[in-house]
Amino acid sequence: MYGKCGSVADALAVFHAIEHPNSVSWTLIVAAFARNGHYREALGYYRRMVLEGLRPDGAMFVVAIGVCSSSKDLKQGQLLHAMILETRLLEFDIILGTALITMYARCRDLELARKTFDEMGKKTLVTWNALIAGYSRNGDHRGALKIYQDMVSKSPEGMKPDAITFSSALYACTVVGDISQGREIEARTVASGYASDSIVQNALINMYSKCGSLESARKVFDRLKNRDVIAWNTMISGYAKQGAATQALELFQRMGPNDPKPNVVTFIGLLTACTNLEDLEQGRAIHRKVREDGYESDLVIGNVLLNMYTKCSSSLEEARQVFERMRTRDVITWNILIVAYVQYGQAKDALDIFKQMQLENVAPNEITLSNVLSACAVLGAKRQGKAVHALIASGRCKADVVLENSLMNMYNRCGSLDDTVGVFAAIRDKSLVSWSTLIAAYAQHGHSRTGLEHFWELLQEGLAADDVTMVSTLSACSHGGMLKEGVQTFLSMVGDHGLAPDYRHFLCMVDLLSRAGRLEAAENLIHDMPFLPDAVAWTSLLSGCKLHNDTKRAARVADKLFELESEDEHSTVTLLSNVYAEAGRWDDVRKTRNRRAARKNPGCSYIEINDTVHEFVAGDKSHPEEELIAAEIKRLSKQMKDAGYVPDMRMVLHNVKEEEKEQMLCYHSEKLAIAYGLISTPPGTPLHIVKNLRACVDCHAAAKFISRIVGRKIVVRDSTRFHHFENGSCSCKDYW
DNA sequence: ATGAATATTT
Repeated sequence: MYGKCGSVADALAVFHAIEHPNSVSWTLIVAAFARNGHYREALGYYRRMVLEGLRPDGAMFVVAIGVCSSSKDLKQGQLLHAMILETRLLEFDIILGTALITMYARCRDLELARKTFDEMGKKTLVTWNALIAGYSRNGDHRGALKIYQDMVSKSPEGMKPDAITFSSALYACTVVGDISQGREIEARTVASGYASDSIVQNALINMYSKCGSLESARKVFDRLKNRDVIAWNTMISGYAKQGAATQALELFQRMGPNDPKPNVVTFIGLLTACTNLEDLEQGRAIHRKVREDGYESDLVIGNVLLNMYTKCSSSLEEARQVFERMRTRDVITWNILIVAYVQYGQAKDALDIFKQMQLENVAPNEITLSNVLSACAVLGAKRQGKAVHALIASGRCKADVVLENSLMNMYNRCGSLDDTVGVFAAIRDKSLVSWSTLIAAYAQHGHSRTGLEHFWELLQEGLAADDVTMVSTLSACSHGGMLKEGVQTFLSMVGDHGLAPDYRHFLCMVDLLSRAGRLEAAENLIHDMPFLPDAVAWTSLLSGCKLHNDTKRAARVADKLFELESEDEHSTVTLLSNVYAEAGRWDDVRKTRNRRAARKNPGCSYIEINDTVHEFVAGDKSHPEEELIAAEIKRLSKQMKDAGYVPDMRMVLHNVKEEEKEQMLCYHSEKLAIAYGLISTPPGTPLHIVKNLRACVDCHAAAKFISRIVGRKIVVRDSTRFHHFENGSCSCKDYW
């Protein structure tokens, strides 16, 4: 009684009061310890009995094996097994055999479980169930299904499955995705009288919805006489996740007073539905219900709410409120927030969140790190990226290919080809993304031929190219001016690789032809391709026209570009007014500037100093070290003018006085970032700057002068390429 | 002696 009521101390007192405990007394005290989780003590008393010369009987062995199951003590379990064989108990004790099977399965040794099963003479339904569950527990769901099939077809005993068998087998079907086997099992459950068993039928609903057949799931649901809350939840979250979110919300509306009360899991499903529908209003309504029912403090609810607000709202304000109100947070909480900031284009804030997460001692996982790495990539934050690399190398987070690809991407976008190649070389199972990143990295750093060679190498390794590989390879060809190879690669896409070119591939081809001076062909391709050209396509062609001095075509193309919205208005204005000016169309120059002045995205530049990314927006004087920056700019301007620099004021759009225009140029984000980098690092340190848009022409010219004056390398990554400034010149020619 | 479901991030 004491043992079963949870009072081990009382049980022990009684036990010790017994003068000559017999085998039943010993078994009861061992069971009392085991039942209450004291596995060491349980085995201790088992040993004491053996030491006192008493032989354990069948019941004692069952209890002792149970202890080994719970404490996952394989060694002790095997010892017991050997003793049982010695005592020849096994031949006639099915219960012992079954206990051993479960023990081996829980100790993750399926082979021994199977061996024990095979060596048993007689088997009961429970024995079969134990083996099926054992396979599923160890992740071998196909194996579990095989045993289920043997059981119903081949077992000499003619086993009839029960509810336990069915629910285990259905779960295995769910994981494997075997809907046809699931249907056979459904037929059998109905035929053998389990059509009203809630666990079995709920397992069926789950199986059907996870396997993608919501209609079949609904049929089972409708057939049920008594639907418990799990049936409702399974159906609702099935709808929510399988792209039928509207039906999830509709089903919820039909939960009446005679149905079970919705619980946490119900609300999780409903909020998932709102997230997938991007329905902020419904999401808020469910949020209110969650609060009324007192579930708001649940961790998972908090995470789902947070996720819903980041995906449905146009700002992060409500998400932030949910986050602040959460009492407990886990990795998932932080991941949702970090991903949100990266996707909202606030990579700097994402890194701050990551720092806060570390301060609060929440261990990041591979999802956290790959998102942090993409924030580092956006910002060119190599130091922090390297710190993440060190974290991965320390082995505290498992490194999968996805994470290693993120590392490659980070190093590449931070301008370090060597590190990118180094990470690639160390990847054990390289994926297509790894190869594509490698090809793109070589191309971006001026080794297009090497990039193309790696494309051939991956084909030789027997890998099948995909759309992303083709984009990398084609852009390598266009960057390297490899016209023939580019055209061949494009043709082989359809011919050899069976891939249909999408818009990105056509853009590469327009760029390839334009750079190579095949302007006629490029223009024809823009007209003939099965996609509507956007500003990017026309900009490629127009740059080609400028590069190859085709003024007439340039003017015609400019008129097309003039009509379109562009992501980077500032550089579009530069290009267009340049072209119009060369054609002497001064009215159009003015129109271009006036019409587009308002639509400009703010240009901003980043520089990482130590472990902090500093963000600079044109004209913004809010940096804490603003005065020092202004002084540095003043000092530099004077030295630059002495060296022959003339401010290029063509692109200053505002109607202001000349000297003010010059002031505005000085406060372009690139120059602010460079000035700050100069005053915050020791002389000679190379500077790495990232600009969100295309680098401004004047800043480009200024950077050349600065690199010579201060004797430093300056690397600027803008939206299209890397600029390496050194001793008065830049790696790129013909910059407009 | 066997099973115990439904839920969140990329």
